[in-house]
Amino acid sequence: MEFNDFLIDQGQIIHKDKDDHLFRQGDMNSSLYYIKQGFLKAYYISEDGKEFVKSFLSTGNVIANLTSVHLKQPCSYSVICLEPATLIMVSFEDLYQRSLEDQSIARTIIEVLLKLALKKERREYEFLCLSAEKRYDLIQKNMPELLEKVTQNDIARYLGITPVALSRIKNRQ
Amino acid sequence: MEFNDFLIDQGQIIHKDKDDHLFRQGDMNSSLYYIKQGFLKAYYISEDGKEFVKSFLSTGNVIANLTSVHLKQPCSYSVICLEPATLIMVSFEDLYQRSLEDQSIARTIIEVLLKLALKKERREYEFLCLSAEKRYDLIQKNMPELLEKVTQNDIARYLGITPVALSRIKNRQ
DNA sequence: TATTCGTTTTAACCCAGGTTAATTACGGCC
DNA sequence: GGCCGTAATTAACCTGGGTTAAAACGAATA
Repeated sequence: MEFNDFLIDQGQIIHKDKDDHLFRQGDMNSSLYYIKQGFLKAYYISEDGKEFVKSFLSTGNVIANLTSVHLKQPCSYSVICLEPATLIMVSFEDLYQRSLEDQSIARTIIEVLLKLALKKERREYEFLCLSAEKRYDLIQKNMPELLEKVTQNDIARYLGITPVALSRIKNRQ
Repeated sequence: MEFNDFLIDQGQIIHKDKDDHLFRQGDMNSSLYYIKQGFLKAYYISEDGKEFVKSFLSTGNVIANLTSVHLKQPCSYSVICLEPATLIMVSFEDLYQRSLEDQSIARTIIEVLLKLALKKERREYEFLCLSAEKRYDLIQKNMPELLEKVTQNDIARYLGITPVALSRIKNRQ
């Protein structure tokens, strides 16, 4: 069985409004979500209430809080819809079990995880080796649509700096 | 077939001296390595010659340059042995192909990739949300052995700061 | 049109970390 | 022992980004 068939077969379609949460930091969540349509934001809130944007998620991608679905611990971050969204929700556990029997599904999971690992390695590289200004340059070069879609506040928090600092960076370019 | 059997069956044992490279940034490399014994460092060299430590790798773990083995591009970072090491080297492509037919191997690969994704997410969180000083605190708390094994220079470059800055952090604690 | 609320900019001041360079400490090794 | 190279510390100075607060700029709604 194909991954997509499994989603259609076992999954549940859910609709979310703008500003609705998929899950919240601190809660348990055992689902994997496929984004049929929408644009979402994954973010951390620190102990002193500051927000940091982990990633932006768009149509065609899947999202699951690994800490919760795999380690069975509370979600380490929240996910909120930046626009109305349609998703397919499945139990991660069910999908994982199915992958043990089904070649095609195992293959897709490996593919998804490889892609995720590469993306996270890329982001690790940017934080480790580049200045905030260089990281902003990369967004301008590689994801210009992002600058249209989200506020400068969210871009700043994605870069790991404050909105004030981002305004300064733009100013000196 | 189990993952370990595949390694023993298809793999090639290799010995490396201290300071030997497993692969170098810019080269192609199509292998996955299992660390039978040893302690290694993965690092980037920036355009202006500065070193940044991506990770430390110890006995029992596997290492493969995903950019090279999966995307078929030159290695994005180098790996060097900090002590003499014994490894098992296999073709990533062969392992990947085998996972398409073999349930058990697919399962192990998924397990390894999930663990990797969680590790990289954790590091992303630390860079995004924590100061260098907080990140150093976490090393002291969670990986105190590391402070014994590697130089302060390498710890600093792993934290994304200079050795001078790390010396100051230690000093003000 | 006026009001409101969130976003962005600007300014002033502070501090963590970068840079450079000199100094000290700690090994090997002859 | 003396020598050499690397690691670590210290100091002086610089800079990018944090913090706070005020102002400017929307877009949306009354």
